[in-house]
Amino acid sequence: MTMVEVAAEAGVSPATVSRVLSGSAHVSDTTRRQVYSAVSRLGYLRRGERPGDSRHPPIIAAVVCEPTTRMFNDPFFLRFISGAETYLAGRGVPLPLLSAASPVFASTEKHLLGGGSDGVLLVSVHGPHPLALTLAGTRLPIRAAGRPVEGVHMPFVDVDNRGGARAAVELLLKTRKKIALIAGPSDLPAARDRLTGYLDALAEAGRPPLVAAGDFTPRGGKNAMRLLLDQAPNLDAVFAASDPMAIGAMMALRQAGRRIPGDVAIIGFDDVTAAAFTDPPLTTVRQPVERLGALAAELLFEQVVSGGRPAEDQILDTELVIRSST
Amino acid sequence: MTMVEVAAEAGVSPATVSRVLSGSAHVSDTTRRQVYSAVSRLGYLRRGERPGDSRHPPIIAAVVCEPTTRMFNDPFFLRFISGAETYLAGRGVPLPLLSAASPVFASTEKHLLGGGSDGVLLVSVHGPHPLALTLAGTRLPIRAAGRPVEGVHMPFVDVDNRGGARAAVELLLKTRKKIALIAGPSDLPAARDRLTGYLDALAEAGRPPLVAAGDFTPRGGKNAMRLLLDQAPNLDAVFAASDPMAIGAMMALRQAGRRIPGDVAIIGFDDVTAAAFTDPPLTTVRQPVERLGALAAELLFEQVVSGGRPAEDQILDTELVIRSST
DNA sequence: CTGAAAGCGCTTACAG
DNA sequence: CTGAAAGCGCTTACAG
Repeated sequence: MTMVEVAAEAGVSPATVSRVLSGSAHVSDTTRRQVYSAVSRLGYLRRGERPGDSRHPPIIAAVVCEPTTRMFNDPFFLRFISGAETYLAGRGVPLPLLSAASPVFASTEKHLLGGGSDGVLLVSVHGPHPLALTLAGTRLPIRAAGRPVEGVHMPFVDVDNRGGARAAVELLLKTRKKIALIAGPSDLPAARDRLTGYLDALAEAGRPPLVAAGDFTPRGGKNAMRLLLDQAPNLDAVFAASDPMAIGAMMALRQAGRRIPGDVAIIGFDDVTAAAFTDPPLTTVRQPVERLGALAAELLFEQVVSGGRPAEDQILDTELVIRSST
Repeated sequence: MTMVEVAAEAGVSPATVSRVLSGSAHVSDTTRRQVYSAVSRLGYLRRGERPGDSRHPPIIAAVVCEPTTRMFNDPFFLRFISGAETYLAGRGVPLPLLSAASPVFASTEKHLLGGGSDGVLLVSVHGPHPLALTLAGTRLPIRAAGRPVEGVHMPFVDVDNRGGARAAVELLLKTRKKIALIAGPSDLPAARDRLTGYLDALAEAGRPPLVAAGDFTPRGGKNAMRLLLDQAPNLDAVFAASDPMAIGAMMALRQAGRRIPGDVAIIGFDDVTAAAFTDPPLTTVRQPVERLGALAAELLFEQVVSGGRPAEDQILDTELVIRSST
């Protein structure tokens, strides 16, 4: 694929294509549009802009589909990126971090499509994000952190959210009668998997489910817990699909005069730093997020340097961390 | 500067230089070392790898000289980067974020020196960071966030830490007798400037200084406050060189039975989110960090596209936010 | 493993 | 503003 072909497709001379793409001289609006249209139809990139083109080592970009603000406030990103960064650093590969949130979306997309990186680690695909859809239709190697939402198809790595939730609920089933769930946002695959794990365990034990909706925040967990106590005052255990929600739920339980774990046992999910410092310390499901980041980086890196097909999706096990809230 | 010159310098053929730099064929160890040595002596980059070389728009990288962990936990970075990102997004320029902390230092440096970006926004130059020194000796346009430590010379933008501190202390001088300072780490230019501003104001009013050392954390502020109360039980005002230290100091004051602002008035620095929610709400010095980020991005961008000399250093004013702790 | 030479892809003075 | 053609910088069969 050369400029000559693009010129033919656009019906202009190679010189004109060169001028448009390098911005070295004025070209009329009409002609410029013809050239850009031919370029995007053919997917043409200039020599030196082609991914993997004479770039040793390659560049792998981490793209976060979240406003920068949120990205900085969620420990998942930090841990995932650290893991990936550390793996890649050992191979001399830098990991530039790019946001694909609304104000910078266009420039990030153009940068990636213009050959700015040889592979993309896609973090946090909430909903069918337009960038995820664009990249999925490209030859650029890509790996998602966490199973993408339905309708978006790309290789991913994930933790076993379903199995982790199931193990947590099975622990509660050993000593408790009525076990409620505080669920996460239903548009997040991770939240849905944790719900499924809860339902799995209850179904196998022949118990009826009892679910309230949360939003992964402490406030949401607190409200959900109040609702559950109204609905089923006799409940004696709660599984919260995230630690922040568990922390909110503990506040609601305390305000309602229930002792933890005497009256109500509670388990969270994530093992955030704060989970070890709640009163009582929170039993929770730990995700190996750094290992997940390193694994994603490894699979993507192998694909980039080999130029081959992506490896299979991989799922890492979670670990139940038993503290004093159960 | 072409491959022919590099070949002459290295005493090999242009073909061999090409093979080394593209990694397209095996070259003997001796020869390869000769080539690399000539390349670095001449500062040679291949066509397409040269910064600003036919890259429309250019790439500007934000480089943070901190472990990723700390970078994610300091609101200054977030606000600075958001400001820069928003400015650049309007011009179609992406802002990849790179860490220059220890595990990834080498790969980031190589990436930048190898033409990975056309300009660098250097955030948080604590001490004479090796990357800052390397980049300062390069033709790559660069702009530091905050005045660099002594011994590192590069264009920067900063807020008027000295003037902000001075204004805060002058407010206290209107109604208070004995005003103490809880200082920040003395290796940080910002902390030193705030100390200077405090000393300026006291000297002009003919009052003796009273200083305890802190480390910008709440714990450090608390310890410093206790020390100050021991040393000078009659103090009636404190200026803390950061809000987190002010928050720690407020805890110490409360534990010592002092009312705020009745017995002791207190002012912080930064206007972090929490400052509006302390009891009583904290008077503090607000830094225009987003504007600072946008300004740094603007100055750097102009330099990159013009190819000229860097613009003058710029200092933005701070703003005293008066709440109920004074 | 290396060089001389042909060639490829892109850029750019030149002409209109 | 655009094309034909010369030329530049790099790469790569080919020969040894």
